[in-house]
Amino acid sequence: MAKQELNTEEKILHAARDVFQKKGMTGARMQEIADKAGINKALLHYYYRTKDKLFEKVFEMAFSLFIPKVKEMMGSDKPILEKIEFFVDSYLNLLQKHPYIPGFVISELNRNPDILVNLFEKNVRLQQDNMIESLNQQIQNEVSQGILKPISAQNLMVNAISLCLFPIVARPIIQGVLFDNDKKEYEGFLQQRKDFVKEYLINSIKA
Amino acid sequence: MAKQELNTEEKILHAARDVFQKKGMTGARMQEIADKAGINKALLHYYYRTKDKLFEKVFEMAFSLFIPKVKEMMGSDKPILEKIEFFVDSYLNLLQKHPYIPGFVISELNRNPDILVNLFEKNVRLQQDNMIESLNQQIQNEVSQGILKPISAQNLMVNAISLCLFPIVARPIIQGVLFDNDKKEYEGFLQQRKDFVKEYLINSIKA
DNA sequence: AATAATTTTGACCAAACGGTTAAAACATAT
DNA sequence: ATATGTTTTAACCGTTTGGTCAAAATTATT
Repeated sequence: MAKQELNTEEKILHAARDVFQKKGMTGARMQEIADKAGINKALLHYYYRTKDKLFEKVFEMAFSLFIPKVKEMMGSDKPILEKIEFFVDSYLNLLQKHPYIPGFVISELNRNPDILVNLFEKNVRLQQDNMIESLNQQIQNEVSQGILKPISAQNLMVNAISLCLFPIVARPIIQGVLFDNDKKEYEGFLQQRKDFVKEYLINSIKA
Repeated sequence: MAKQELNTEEKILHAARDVFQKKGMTGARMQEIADKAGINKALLHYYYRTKDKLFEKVFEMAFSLFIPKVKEMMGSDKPILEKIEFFVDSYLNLLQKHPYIPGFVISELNRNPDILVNLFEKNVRLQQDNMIESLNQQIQNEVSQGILKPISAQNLMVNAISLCLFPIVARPIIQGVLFDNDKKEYEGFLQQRKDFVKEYLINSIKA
């Protein structure tokens, strides 16, 4: 974890990410972020004027990390089944590296859905409409070719994302209820699920 | 919304539920709860000594609302495919009545997973171990009878719960990205998904 | 009607909070 | 060496926060 050669601005951002992700916007304390960054609290305000601005930055970083993969999947010209395979593989690997981000993003959006509005202009939208539409056309095309069972683009995407994300987001419940709070068992389950979800999704829509 | 004939204790609990679910434990303010309940702030501490105790009560109520259905499903002696049908139906209806609870529960567990530990003694556990084991036996039994495709009890349960809960929990993202923030379109999607998820789940494991 | 027990309130408190400010420390340019 | 601009700090401020307390209002008991 060599956080040595970071400049102050980056040290703050790292510390802020950690604290915000663990405690949420309302639970985080500027003092704790400053302590974790090893600096004076006033420096936080010197670089990022307010708590809200700092949070906004952290949230945007977290959110942006998980959107490109979705766009990447939809944008390619591979057949649907390959798109799914690619998406599940790369998404579950990304999740393994950053398991706390989806929960953080969902929690904060639940508290204040408006944070998305600004981000949309930068990250998604406009392109998105066409993408979903063209993805849907591709799907319906493969359906009529007898490659896929009938399904809408929205249902397929929500299925894929749900099966990937939910077991991570709901970790405490799943680990607690299904695996008697045994960390190793839960992690083994996740590992096993990598291949399972891929095959399950593909088999479920292959005609 | 006739909250007329409630006694003080219940009025507090209702107000606390609303505020905690919208703002979370750390974002909620005792003053706001008191205002919403139409009482003096000191009364909150008279009935529920601290903010933590009050929160604990609210969280337990929310959590308990979604566990019985799972136990009910696993406990019955119906064949798996009927269990799934029953579970998806009743779970999605329950969700439609209380759409904010799963997000609330998951958010708070993300912040502090330990709140579960105490609840386990009261709600789940002990029974649970046998239940999952016996559910798994039933599944493997039906698999060897050629009724179901091979699948573990854990994967099946996580699939079912993920497909039901995630679209609700991640509402802001899904409504925003997939439906251009159109509330009606999102709600229509959810409605359509009730039957879809049921059939999808069943078809995906039927041999 | 008087007394006791319970419920409700307004006023208050210490601690914690996000944020400010003036000065110190440091780096850079002349 | 000196002046100038940037980064960092300690001390401080007004507000908000969860929580307390003594007294008032209400209800129950005799």
